[in-house]
This record gives sequence, structure tokens and C-alpha cells, in this order.
Amino acid sequence: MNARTPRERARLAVLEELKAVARTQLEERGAAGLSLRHVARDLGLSSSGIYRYVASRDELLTLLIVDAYDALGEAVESAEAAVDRADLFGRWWASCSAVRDWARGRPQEYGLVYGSPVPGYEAPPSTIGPASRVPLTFGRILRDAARAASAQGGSPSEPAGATLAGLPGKLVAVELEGLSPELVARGVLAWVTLFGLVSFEVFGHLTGTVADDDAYFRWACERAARSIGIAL
Amino acid sequence: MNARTPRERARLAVLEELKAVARTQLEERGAAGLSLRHVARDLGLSSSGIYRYVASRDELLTLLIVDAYDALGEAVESAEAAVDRADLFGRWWASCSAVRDWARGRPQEYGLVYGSPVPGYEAPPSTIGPASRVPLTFGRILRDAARAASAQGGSPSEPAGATLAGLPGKLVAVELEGLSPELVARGVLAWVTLFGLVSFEVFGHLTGTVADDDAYFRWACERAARSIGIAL
DNA sequence: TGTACATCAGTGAACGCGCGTTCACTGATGTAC
DNA sequence: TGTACATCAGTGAACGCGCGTTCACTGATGTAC
Repeated sequence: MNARTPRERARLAVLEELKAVARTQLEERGAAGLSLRHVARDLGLSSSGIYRYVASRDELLTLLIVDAYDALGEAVESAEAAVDRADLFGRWWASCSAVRDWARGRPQEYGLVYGSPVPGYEAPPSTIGPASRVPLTFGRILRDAARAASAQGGSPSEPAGATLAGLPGKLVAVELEGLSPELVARGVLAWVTLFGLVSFEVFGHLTGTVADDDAYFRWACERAARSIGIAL
Repeated sequence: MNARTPRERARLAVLEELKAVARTQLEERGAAGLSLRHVARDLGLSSSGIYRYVASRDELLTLLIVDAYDALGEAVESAEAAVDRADLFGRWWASCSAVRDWARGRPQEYGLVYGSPVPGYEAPPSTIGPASRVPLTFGRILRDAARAASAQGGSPSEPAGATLAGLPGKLVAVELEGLSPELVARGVLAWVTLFGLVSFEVFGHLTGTVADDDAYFRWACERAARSIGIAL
């Protein structure tokens, strides 16, 4: 919100308020129920006045998506940054918990991004950057873990053997500063597992299956950490 | 579709056609864009005529949800049943592939069930049975795998040690014919991972990350199988 | 510092739309005697 | 088998609604000289 002229500052402030109101309505009525008129009403604006701030309903949705990625990214980054660099599991755990906590606090906003996509809606390029903040954070942890491991000789990650065998040439498209493709593939799987778990919990598919959500999540994260060579 | 009177048979046939039309529209415009009037139009019915078959839009949505669970369950069950009982990995792989194939063929219908929930919509009890067909199938595979393992002595599942330690008393609420809680917890995680992977692929979060979707999926399923004590 | 003009936030009326749902009805199909 | 009545699928008009978006406007805030 870099201020320039007072007018521009006011404008940005209103836009922020507008998005905040929209987020509230998102949680209450879901993405399908988000309406410009309703937002305008809650904002004390006339229904046409809102067009000074967003060009269309679609644009508002895009703004919310970008913001969601950014807010989640911010939450994860700052949680991870607060942990001692050498404490790899601590960093991993802080990141995982941040994702979960963020998602549970705003299930619809989470769903906007990780739930079913709106047909016909094409994610604009402006989402790419914000969307990669979380994976990048995980990537850094993975990289540091691999470094720490090789620093004290060998790859103490997984009991080894079995898995390396069947790995096809190029499973994963990303490259991570010289990490083995196997390790990157495992990192991606840990990432996918984390979001699978969070989605299932937030969307209610674990009710009646898992007895203690917190404990199960912790257990799963420990397991995932081990699978990418992070000792507890 | 157990027929009774001709009238009832005709009625059920129309209802099936109605749901088929609705499913088509679901894929084209998403759950939010599903409209009774539109379905009626495509069906050649007047907009009021559709109320002879469904009581409300909400009821139609519920019917579609139940059907989705059932169709997925059916797909998984029959794929799994076609494999030799002793071939545990074959059964696991067939089940996982069935989930993935089904989901990729009808992303919106998959999203209806495993995507973001509609706020305010309470899943009626009629969904419970159909929803458990997939987990039950996985449960049977897990059970048979454990039996096969104990039949030839020991638990050759995972390199053991590490994980068993930190497992709290009752992570998981389901009990599976005397399987260890640890194994059940791992089974649930494998299940969650599978759906996480399928959701990420179907919802487009893997684009640009995974180079070869098929190969990666295969690799991940092999990994998951091993984690629940199924040898390849 | 004061005036003339440009910019821009916000208004209110209006547009056309598709929606879910109700209601009184028609006519065909089934049932009872 | 034939007639009288009940059931039920389907119709068409109408309801009231909230929506996205446009447009010509007003008035306050900023800018240039």
C-alpha cells in the first residue's frame, strides 16, 4: 500500500476495505454467492459506485485469489522465518502448521484457491508469483535439509534402496539446486500430502475417521518430514 | 432402478435422464451455474414440469452428490474386484487408478464431492453409505495385506522403528479387524495422499511442477503401497 | 494567494436477465366396480 | 368388458428477486497559472 498522493492513498484504503468486506461475504456465502451489489451495500456505496474500484465481478474474484495466495504465503514465510535456521524439523513443522491454521481460519478463501476451480475461469499470470511462495519455502527447507545431510556424510534421509529403483527419468519439472530428482519427487509428494490432509480436514472428509485432528496432523507431518530426510 | 408399474418405470427413466442432463451442465458451468430451468429446457420440459421430479434445486444437488459418491465407489469396487485376490499391489493400484481416472473424466462432479463445500449445505445422511464405498475398499486391501504379512511371519511393512514411537493413543477413530492403530493411521494417510494427488492434478496445481503426470502418479502409488506394507 | 479548469469518487435511475418456485389448469394413463 | 373416477405428468402464466453493468449527473478535491 505504497502511498503517493492523498487521493491514491484513500483509494487504496477503500479498495482494501472492499476486499475485506468481500472476504467476509466469501466465508458466509461461498464464492458463488459473492455479489458486487452486496459488497457495495456493506461498504456503504451505491451499487454503481463499486465500479470505481473493480472493473467487474471477475476482477474482484481474481483480486481475492491473488490475495489468498499472498496471505497464505506470508503466513507460511513468517512462521518459518521465526524458527532457528538449523532446526529443520522446526521449520518444516512451522510451515505445515501455518498452512493448516490459515486454512482452518478461512475455509472458503482456502477453497477459492485449493478447491474446485470455476469452469471457464482462467487464472491470470498475476497469480503465479503469489502461488509459488509456499512451494518455494518448502523448497528451501528441502534444500537446507539435503545440505545438512550431505555435510555430515551420506544421505541419511530414507532407509534407502527400494524407491530409487523405479524412478523414471524426469518425474518432476522443477529443479532444486542440484538436489536429486528422487528427493525432489519426494518433496513434491510431501507438499501434496500436506495439502491433501488440510483439504480433507477443512472440507470435512476426516470427520469420523480421525479421532484427534491435531495429533494426527502432527504425526503425518513427522512422517512426511522423515520422508524427505529431515530428522526429528 | 427396480421397476414396478410402467408409470414408475417411466418416471425413474426420466429422473435418470434428468440427472444425466444435470451432470452435463455441471461439467460445463460448475455447481454454481446449475439451474433447474436450464435442466428443464434441455430435457424438453417446461420450467415448472421439473418439479414433478425434484422438489428443489437443493434436492437435485443432493441427488448428484449421492450419485457421484456411488459412481466413484462403483468404479473403484469393480476395478479392484477384477484383480486376483492375492495380488495386493495390483488391487491397490487398480483402486488408485480408478479414482484418478474417474476424477479426470468429470472434474466438476469430482469437485462437487471433494472440492470446496457449499456454505450452509449440510450433507444429508443419505450420503454416508455411498461415501464410504471407496474407503471400505481400501480398508479391505489393507486388511488383506496385513493378513498376508502376518501369515508369513513378522510385519515386513515399513522399515519399522521410528514411526511407532510417537503415535498417540487414538489417532484414528475407525477400527479395522484387529489391525494395529499404527497401520490404520498409515492407511488413512495413504488414502489422504491419493486424494490429495488426484485433487491437485485435476484442479491444476501440478501443472509446471510434475513433468509426467502418469509416471508420477504411479511412483506415488508405489510409495504409498509400500508405506502400508504392500510389496510390489 | 486566487481563480479557472480538470480530475475523479460517488449517485440514482434504468436496462435486461435468468433464476426458483407457485398455482390453477389440461389431458393422458391407470384403477375400481 | 365398459364406465366413472382418481392419479399424476406436464403446461403456461405469473410472482418477486437479486444480479451485473451502463449512463448521465453532481460535487468535492486537486492542479496550473
